[in-house]
Amino acid sequence: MNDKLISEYNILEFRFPGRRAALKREILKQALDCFNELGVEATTIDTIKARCETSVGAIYHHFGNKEGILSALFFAAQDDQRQHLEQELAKTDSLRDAVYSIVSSYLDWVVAHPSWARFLFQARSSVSKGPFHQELKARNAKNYQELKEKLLSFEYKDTKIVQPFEILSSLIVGPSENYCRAWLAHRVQTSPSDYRDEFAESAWRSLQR
Amino acid sequence: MNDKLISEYNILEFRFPGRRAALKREILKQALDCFNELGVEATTIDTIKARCETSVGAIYHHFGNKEGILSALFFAAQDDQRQHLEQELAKTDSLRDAVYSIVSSYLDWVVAHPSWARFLFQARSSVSKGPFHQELKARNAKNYQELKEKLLSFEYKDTKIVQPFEILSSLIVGPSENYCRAWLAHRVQTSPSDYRDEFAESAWRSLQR
DNA sequence: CATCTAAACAGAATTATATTCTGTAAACGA
DNA sequence: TCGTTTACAGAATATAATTCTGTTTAGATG
Repeated sequence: MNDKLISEYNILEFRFPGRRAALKREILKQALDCFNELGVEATTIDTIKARCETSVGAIYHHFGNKEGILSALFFAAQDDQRQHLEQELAKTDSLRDAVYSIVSSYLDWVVAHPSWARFLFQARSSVSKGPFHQELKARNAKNYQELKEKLLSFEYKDTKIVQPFEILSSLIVGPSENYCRAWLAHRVQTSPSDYRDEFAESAWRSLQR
Repeated sequence: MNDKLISEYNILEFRFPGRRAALKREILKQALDCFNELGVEATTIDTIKARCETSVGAIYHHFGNKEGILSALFFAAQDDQRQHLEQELAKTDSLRDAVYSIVSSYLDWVVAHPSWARFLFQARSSVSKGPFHQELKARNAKNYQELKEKLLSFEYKDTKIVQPFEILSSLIVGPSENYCRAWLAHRVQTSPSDYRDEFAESAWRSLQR
């Protein structure tokens, strides 16, 4: 349990390194927990301040406003998840492998970082409004484009993709995402990674006509 | 466009009927639009008040607090969606038909009620914390149970379900849900109902081993 | 119809929360 | 060592949610 938590906060160590960012990391860490435990609206700046034993001044110095904390966390999580995906995807050289690797890396990341995953789900709609929606839009577009190129590159040396491309990513990660939501909300107990093969196989089958 | 909007607000006419509930409906209607346009946090009671030309007293009289508006909208939408599903599901008498009907009724409902669908997605996490989380939990459990019984009833007279039941609903609606999110966020343009057959077929295929 | 009661509404007052502002201390580079 | 930027503290302010008190209206009852 403790090991898991330490590993969860590595995302912060990596993205906000150094001694001078220590309080910054601490604020993000406590904010993440508050957002998950109490919900975004219910956690006040005062709550975070109290947990970090710091001041409002420090918080606003580092993040500008509440939305700033939210998006810092959001983009850190999204980047980490994306990085993990790209690592796995780089190893593949067939469409089937790619599908497996997309599904697996997604499930594994969620299981390894449940707090971050939960937060990603609940914060997305806030970030997609708010002052960082352009940034989010740009990132999404870039990620989508890269994935598209990777997948289409297999069309010619491998199995032909038989579904309209628009719905492809929905078919591949939709079920996994849906199940992870349920797991993170404690509506189901079995770990998503226990169903790695089922989800990967099903995704692959769903692409065929 | 206007027809569509009128039809969207039928959900309110049906669930809060009568002349005395007129303001109640109006508040919910304006709140729904505000939440979708500005986001839940960014819409203030004052904004809603102004759009309805009413008073804070009236709003708090009808809903208690902001969360009350949120959950009234949420449960109205969820009930309507569920009712639509049950209508369609009742007509089926094979597992394959059931899968088709679940996917189709979902896609059609979202396309017919985009504002409500968008709201459902963004409000769920708020409601699942907050004072109505028990109510939500109970409804989810009931819905899950009913769907489970319906689907399992086919196991004996029809195709055998070959996946663990826990992941079944994720396999069936996961891709459709994922695509609808993208559509409601304007990340894709093609109407979900245009892909009805693709999603239904894929879901069915994904269940086989 | 007169009266009574509960629900529907209005708006001022209060409370909670986010944000700004002004000042101080620590780090860091020249 | 000096100057400058960054980090932090906390009081003051602004904004928004909620409460409270009073008034009006609709519907029931005799």
